[in-house]
Amino acid sequence: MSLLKTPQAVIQPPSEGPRDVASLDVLVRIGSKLRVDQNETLFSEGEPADQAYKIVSGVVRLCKHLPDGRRQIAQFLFPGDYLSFIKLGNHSFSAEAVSDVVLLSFPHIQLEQLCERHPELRAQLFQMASGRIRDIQNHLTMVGRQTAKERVASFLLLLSERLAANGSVFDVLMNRQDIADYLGLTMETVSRTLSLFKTKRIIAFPDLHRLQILNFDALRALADSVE
Amino acid sequence: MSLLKTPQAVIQPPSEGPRDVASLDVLVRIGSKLRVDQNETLFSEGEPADQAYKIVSGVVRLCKHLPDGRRQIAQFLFPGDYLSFIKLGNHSFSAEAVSDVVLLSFPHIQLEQLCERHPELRAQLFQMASGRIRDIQNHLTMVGRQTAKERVASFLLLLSERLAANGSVFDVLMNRQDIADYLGLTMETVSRTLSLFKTKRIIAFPDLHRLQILNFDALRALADSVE
DNA sequence: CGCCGTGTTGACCAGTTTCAAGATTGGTGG
DNA sequence: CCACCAATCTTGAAACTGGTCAACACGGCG
Repeated sequence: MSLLKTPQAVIQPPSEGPRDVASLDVLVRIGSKLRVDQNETLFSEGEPADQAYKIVSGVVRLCKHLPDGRRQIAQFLFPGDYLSFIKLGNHSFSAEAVSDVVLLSFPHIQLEQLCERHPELRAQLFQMASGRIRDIQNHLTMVGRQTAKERVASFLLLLSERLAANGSVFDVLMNRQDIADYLGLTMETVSRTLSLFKTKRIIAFPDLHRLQILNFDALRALADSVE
Repeated sequence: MSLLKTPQAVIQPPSEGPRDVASLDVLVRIGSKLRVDQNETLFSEGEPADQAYKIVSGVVRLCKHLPDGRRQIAQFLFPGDYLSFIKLGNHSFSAEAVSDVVLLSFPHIQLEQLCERHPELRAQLFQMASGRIRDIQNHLTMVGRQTAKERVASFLLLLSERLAANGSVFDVLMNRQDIADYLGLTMETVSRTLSLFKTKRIIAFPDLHRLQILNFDALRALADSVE
């Protein structure tokens, strides 16, 4: 069997994608504001989906729950991200508030009407869906084929790309269990791995819930499994 | 932390989705036939994407290769499936022939033109993308949170849904390494698990490469982790 | 017939999980 | 403002699933 290697095939950071595309912003005007408290559920898997959302502030997790309590988080959503912008049937996952969250919601019906009037809007949604497929395939590869250290390193780089506007410091709003369920690990393994990175001077915790990356190169080396 | 359980949240089989939608069939007429030999590459990650494909016969794997040879298969594609129907930029994964494959290809440009003339076509592509997101999130949950037995059981059920037209017998065209890379396991673990299922009379091998499911209930119980 | 690619099986090993005990933090009320 | 309590996080030790390495079996094909 030929395991054809491609040279640059490494897990990429998520697509920056069109999160704030001009024409999508028309939605913002018709949206109604909505608050969800920390750990409350925005919607559950299986429920009919008729609203799309845009996150104004806070963090949302999209997850699947197995009957025995196991959980897989498919995505963390941050301010500016759109959510549930496709599904016309039922939700295929639950959306829960990692922190207190504010979002805008607009009915799918209106979204559909807008798409018919503005064909380029549908193309943009298409691009978003496409970027989402790319991202989740990278996520799948991480969970399926990378070690615990590699996964945690990838996750930290992902957070820094999304959250560390200027420097290398950012708030980690999700708890250890959330991170574990995103990475397909246990809370304990996440905690141990972060401790390891701390003793290696790769990261530091200026405050609790606030993380600073001290050595990007080390993290990238770990995440790309070049170690 | 509240681990809100939803009662019916189990890994579903992949969406049967609109694989053979009427309006997509106009594509078939403009497509040109293409053959790819077993284990040859249709396209590699990073290459510019300008063609869409529909599989006529054979099986294709979509995968990501890590620099050190590790590989994650994100999807197996079967006759009737569409492939690379979105991307306008570069491919975010490689497509390789699991068996000898025949497919139809058509330029994205034509696809785009068609979409502009037939808006409902874009909606259909949208539905396909949406179904793909659902499927891959289930895949992610399987890889991230299910045990080896559960994953193999899920995989067999998936194959039977796609391939066992009438009964419970179907050909397994992919080899053990392919299956392992789809499930995030090793070849050996896949082999051992299949052997276990065989001794438990859950499956049988009428011929090599041909598999029969003897006890669907047992498989479903395993796959849903109700065991 | 014999080789080679693929699959199976065994023995051992390692990374991750599990289970459990502490430590730290944040929140609440005195 | 501090004390106390609950929740979260960290750390340790043991267990276990799945991985690694290696030998062998099977089947297809020259």
